[in-house]
Amino acid sequence: MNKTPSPKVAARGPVDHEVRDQIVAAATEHFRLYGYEKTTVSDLAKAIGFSKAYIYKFFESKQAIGEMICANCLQQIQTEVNAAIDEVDSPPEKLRRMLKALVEACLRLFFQDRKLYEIAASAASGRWPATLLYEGFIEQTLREILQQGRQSGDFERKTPLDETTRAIHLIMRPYFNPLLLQYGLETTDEAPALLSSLVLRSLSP
Amino acid sequence: MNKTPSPKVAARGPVDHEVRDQIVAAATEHFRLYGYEKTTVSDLAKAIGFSKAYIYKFFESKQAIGEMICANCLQQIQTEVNAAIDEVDSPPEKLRRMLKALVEACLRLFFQDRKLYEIAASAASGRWPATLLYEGFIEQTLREILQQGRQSGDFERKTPLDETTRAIHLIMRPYFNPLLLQYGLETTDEAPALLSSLVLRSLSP
DNA sequence: ATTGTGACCATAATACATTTTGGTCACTAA
DNA sequence: TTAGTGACCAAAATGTATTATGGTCACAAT
Repeated sequence: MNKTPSPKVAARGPVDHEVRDQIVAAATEHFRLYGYEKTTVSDLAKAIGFSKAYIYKFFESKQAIGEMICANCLQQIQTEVNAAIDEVDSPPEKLRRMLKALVEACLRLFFQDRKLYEIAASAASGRWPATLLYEGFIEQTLREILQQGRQSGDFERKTPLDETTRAIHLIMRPYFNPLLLQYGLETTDEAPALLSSLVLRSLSP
Repeated sequence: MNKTPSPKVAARGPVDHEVRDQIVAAATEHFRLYGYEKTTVSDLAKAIGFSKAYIYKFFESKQAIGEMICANCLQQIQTEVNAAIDEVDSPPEKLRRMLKALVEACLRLFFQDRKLYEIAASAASGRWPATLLYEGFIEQTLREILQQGRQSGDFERKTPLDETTRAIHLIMRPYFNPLLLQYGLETTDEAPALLSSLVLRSLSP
């Protein structure tokens, strides 16, 4: 387990500093309201009452700020997914919940925070670190559910765990990857149930 | 079965006319070499030695020409898929071949005829009729294989056919839809085998 | 050291005038 | 009727001059 929840990359200067938090807060608000591109670094500087140059003591680029905000978004999704699968015990049900929660969280981001969604999409497109973390989380969560299901006897044990994990990951991809999600909005209502059922059938012992 | 293979929509003037074919031929060549956007209707007119206005006696818009060329591309993919599944008899193997052929055909379009691929992508994005036809073909082909497998006893029969068809269709979508394919190029080598296997496990009686 | 800045630069975004392009139509020729 | 076109128009694309923006740095104050 990490002690620091999210800095990870693209930080600069004092890691724990009031001004850093102010920047993140201002950026979150501005990005949400006006979008990543329409927000200038000077806007953020003005918002917190410092000069633009000072911001670069904390972040090495505008994109680094974007990555931080994006990481928070994706972190939020991860939290929701964790909450959803913790509600139940049976691995099959966990799987169902996982996909359902994932789709719902992404859709909410898309419809209620379009501007932040766009950041997440370009993060996925540019393979920003936050995206890789997020994908890693999905794969890991999936693997744990599968492993648990194998132990409990709910899932078959012949297929290599990595193979199953990877395959289901691929199936879920269009629904948790912001870049892909926008092209499949018509299918998001039927997909979770349909795909969960198919996947669970493939996992039956 | 249709007697006319592809006109379907967006035609105008004499359906069976030498000049129409010339236009299609010139458009195919130009779109392939220079792309849809870089090709002007005047270019096509010059290529066939008529005036621009005359082209509009046969097609109601430039997009209609694009749709025709795109329909031919997608038709080509369909032909390849049909050939691939006709090579074998067992429904499970047909399913494997179908996904494999689909991915290969789309990738070839992407890497060897990028300009035409771009047309197919905007066709998918704009929901051009050719795309709907193409998706219909996939769904129908899939359904036939499933039905056949149910009759032969290779596939389970409890799940409603429509549900299974729809679910597998959703799983294949990122690999036959040009719009999605471009975002998953890193996965196209492992996906067909991985997904086929998972799907087949889900179909086991 | 840490906190903080104005002046500065190369490149990206913008705004605007100009040209191309998709598309139509009245008209001619056979 | 069928085959075919030049002249024309609104809208989109393009080139260009100008401004705005991301990012750095030397330096000042505490």
